[in-house]
Amino acid sequence: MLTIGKLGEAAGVKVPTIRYYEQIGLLPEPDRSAGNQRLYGQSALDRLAFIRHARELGFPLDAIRDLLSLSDEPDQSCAAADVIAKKQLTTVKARIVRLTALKAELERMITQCAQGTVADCRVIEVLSDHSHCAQDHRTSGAAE
Amino acid sequence: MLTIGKLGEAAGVKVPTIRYYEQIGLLPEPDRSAGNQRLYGQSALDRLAFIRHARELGFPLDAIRDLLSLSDEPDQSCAAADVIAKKQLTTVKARIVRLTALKAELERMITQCAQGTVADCRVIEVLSDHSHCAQDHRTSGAAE
DNA sequence: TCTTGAAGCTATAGCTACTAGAGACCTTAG
DNA sequence: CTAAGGTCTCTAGTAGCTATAGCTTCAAGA
Ligand SMILES: [Zn+2]
Ligand SMILES: [Zn+2]
Ligand SMILES: [Zn+2]
Ligand SMILES: [Zn+2]
Repeated sequence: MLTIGKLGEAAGVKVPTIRYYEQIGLLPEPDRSAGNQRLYGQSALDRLAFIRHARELGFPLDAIRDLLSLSDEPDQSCAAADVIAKKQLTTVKARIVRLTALKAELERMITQCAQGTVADCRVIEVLSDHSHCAQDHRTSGAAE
Repeated sequence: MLTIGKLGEAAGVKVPTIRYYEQIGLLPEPDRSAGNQRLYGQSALDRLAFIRHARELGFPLDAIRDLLSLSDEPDQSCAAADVIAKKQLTTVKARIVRLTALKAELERMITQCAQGTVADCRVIEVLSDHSHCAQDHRTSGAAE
């Protein structure tokens, strides 16, 4: 049996985060010691490692919640899981597209600046007016 | 003089967002009409457009605050503004690198899935264990 | 056995950048 | 003059944690 500190160490998750996951129902309430401290077994470690890895891959907690309940029913079709993963891939791709456009604009404004006064600064100038931009980088749905 | 609604329309910013910017001191408190409604002039519109454009380029509000106060002193050197822009570029580049790694892993797990049951689902399997991943996509500082 | 320090407990507040609602008030067109 | 729509303040909620305060429990050394 693991204390919360050991569990966090084993899974690479901070202790307050574990308590937070429990609070929002992502981890089940564990047994407690006589002194009211949480005690975890292997299944909690597996579940937490799953959550952590999915978070590292950018899945939101809601999606992880769905993936976890799917993985609790091994005989079901995995179509739903694949849909979630594909949706996440779409999100990631959209972000890359957007960030790549931002990168280009930032590079442009930085290289164009002649390092003079603020009055002549290309960075300030471009920020003041989008028509100085080469691309249309404006937001379209996906959170930055 | 513009009401808050007209200002928002002109700058492409929602009304509650304008009030929020005022609340956190990013926009100055405007004059009010006899009936206590906010009234804005051209300078508020310029400032708000600047903020909006910088947000679209991913700058955090703190950085925008600094950029705004720099742009209020046109005779100063623009070095500080360029530093902020370069820092933002670094952030954007780091995010692209990370998201590109995530994209590769997501694509891998999706294409490897044979569309069977959850027990055999490659998506679930990979999420359960990072050693199935080809790359080290783990977080290293920058917020996803 | 006593003690001390680390680790655990709950509860609350804070972070970013907004967004949504409630309930009241102002403005303006017809 | 009325009705509709814009605006007012205030509060709370979103995601995913992180930090603090003030307390209790546990494990190891003297
Ligand atoms: Zn410059
Ligand atoms: Zn632009
Ligand atoms: Zn599958
Ligand atoms: Zn991995």
